[in-house]
Amino acid sequence: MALVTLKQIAEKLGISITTVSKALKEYPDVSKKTRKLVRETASMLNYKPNSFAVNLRTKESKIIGLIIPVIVHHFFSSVIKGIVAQAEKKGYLVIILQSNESYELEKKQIDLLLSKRVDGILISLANETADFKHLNQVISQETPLVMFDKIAKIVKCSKVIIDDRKAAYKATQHLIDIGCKRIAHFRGPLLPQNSIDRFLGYKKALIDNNLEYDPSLVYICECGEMSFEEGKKNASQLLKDHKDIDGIFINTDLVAIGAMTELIKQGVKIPEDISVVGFSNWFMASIISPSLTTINQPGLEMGKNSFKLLYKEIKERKKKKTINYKELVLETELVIRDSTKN
Amino acid sequence: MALVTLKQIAEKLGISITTVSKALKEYPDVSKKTRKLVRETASMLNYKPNSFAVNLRTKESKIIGLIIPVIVHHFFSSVIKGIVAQAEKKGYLVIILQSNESYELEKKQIDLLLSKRVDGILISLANETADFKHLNQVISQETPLVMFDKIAKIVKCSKVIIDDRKAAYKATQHLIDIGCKRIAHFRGPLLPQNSIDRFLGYKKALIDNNLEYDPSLVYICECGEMSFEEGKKNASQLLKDHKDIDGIFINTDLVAIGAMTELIKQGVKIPEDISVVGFSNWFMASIISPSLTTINQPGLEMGKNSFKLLYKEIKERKKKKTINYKELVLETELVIRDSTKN
DNA sequence: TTCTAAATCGAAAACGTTTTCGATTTAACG
DNA sequence: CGTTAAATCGAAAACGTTTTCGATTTAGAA
Repeated sequence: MALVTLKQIAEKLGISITTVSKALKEYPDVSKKTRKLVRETASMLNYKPNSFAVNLRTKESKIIGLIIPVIVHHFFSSVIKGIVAQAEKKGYLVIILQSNESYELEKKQIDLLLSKRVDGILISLANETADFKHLNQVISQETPLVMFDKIAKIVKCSKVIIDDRKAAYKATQHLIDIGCKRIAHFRGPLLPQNSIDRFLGYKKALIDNNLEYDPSLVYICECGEMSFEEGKKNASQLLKDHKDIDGIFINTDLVAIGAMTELIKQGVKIPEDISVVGFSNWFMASIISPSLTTINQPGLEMGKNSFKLLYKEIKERKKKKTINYKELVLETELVIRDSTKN
Repeated sequence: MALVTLKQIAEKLGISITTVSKALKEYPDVSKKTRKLVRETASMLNYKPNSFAVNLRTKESKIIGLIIPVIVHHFFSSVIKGIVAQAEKKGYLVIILQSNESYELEKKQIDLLLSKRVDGILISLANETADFKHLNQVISQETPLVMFDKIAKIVKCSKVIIDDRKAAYKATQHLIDIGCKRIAHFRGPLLPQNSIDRFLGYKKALIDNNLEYDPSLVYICECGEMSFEEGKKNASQLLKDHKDIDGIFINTDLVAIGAMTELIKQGVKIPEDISVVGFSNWFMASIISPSLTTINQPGLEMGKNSFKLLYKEIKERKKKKTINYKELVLETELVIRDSTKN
């Protein structure tokens, strides 16, 4: 029952551990005959190399860490899937941690992963995170690091993102194109870069089209959680504050769906009275009614590419090459549905 | 930059490696004075024990493996969240793998996890899986194993499930209670136990209420994927086959939502003409219109409890106790919404 | 046959930790 | 001061692998 070791194979064949090890790795300095013999008895005894020993000797674990703000989330679970699939192809396993949008947890988890000596770390930042010492620590320990989606521009590492500003601009421009004149924006929390960028894209589209930018039309998510309830709350407030709104660009599909629910409940017709555009293209957006116009955010692709960049850095570091960080910007597209038909 | 080892601390203080190690673990046979000294210099030098060496020595990795059929899935991502959170509390990390409902992949992934020498494995079976040698291999290697949701009854290990039969019975009974006489069932694929059990619950409810059980009203998911499209396809076929249907119990919310979409498109009124009950209580079910009556399946709880059972077995094995497997059945509840109002 | 080169093997160190057990020092007491 | 017990320490083995480098064997050529 106890697991087989090189030593046992060696004893069984009356040869040295060294030779067994080399035979299994097809070293040219062990004869074809013994190589074959060793291979056969190894598989007969169902030998599996002891990862712990291999790790210690080779100083690598073939495991990477992934820190993500939330797991139960259409976009992020797609990212996870992309990362796990791509990693498996290259022989890497993925440890997943959820930061719960908390900076403190994120810090602890980075520490945990470093102490486990993972071969690399993938991270999408918590909304709270405004200080980056923990990330710089990763870099200074020469552990490969790649950030995706919710990134910090200042941190020197590879990144995979979308152009949030451009996408938000596209979304807002679409509202303008179909005739909206007074467009509100439900934005995300203050800190995260993508929340800021989406807001800036919205603002720029207004200005470029000679529409007034009115700060009172921008609703910030104060609770930090982009929920269905948040959308209902904001929509309700918006109807009280402004009677003349004819379009809303909303930071996240889930919030947009909450907003639409509240608007409809209060008798607003979508898209006749108010057009709504979301962001992310959750599956849900396609099946509610009215179906939601939104920006497609390629989660799977983002996951795959993030791992690829990390893998590249792992390889480069092993070869002691100088590594140059890449910033990959993935394409987004506007998916037009019933919430903005004119 | 190179990482600090016990040896370096020992040399710096002019004491032995042994003492340093023991001091950091608060052994009583090293004086309080040296203990303090060691602790201080260790934290000063930012010492982190080398996991690889610790693993090799202690023969445990503090990592568990999780194999799941799909990641992008409301129920399963909730389970993941539950497991990861609970594991973290006990100092364990979680490696996640997606079997993609494939038996071959599942086998490979079990092998991978065993060769990584994880301290335990959590698994929800692929739909395809009908042979359990790979699982019995886990057990015979004395690696703790817990199955959840999609389980195999024959395999001797702890399990966390819901009573699918009872839940399906409840769902069907509800349809009967509101007056349905001809109730169809969209079931899952042939193999998985929960697909079978939900079907049996449906059938038993009919019989107990003196309603005819008509096999032609049961639609099997042949493609093996419980998708939105599957629901549309089945609903369309159902309308062709049977004109007198007044209720449908559907294996999964996603399929139910697809079915409702198709029904509405074809002019059927829900719930006036046909009442629909889903299964799982995805978030989506609460926000579509009409909102979907469904069975709440506690994903988070299932995840937490699965880890707890695994943890229990890990502890028991370490103490060489005899382990007795548990089968935990979690409660479900019927959530009544607009798709079945009478 | 003898010498040289190539082919084949194995001893040993190393990775960094944990833990056993024996050695040494200190304290306590008669 | 001598004896004993308690307190404190460290040498060494062990976990299982990888890899260097030297040793031995074999084959080939002269």
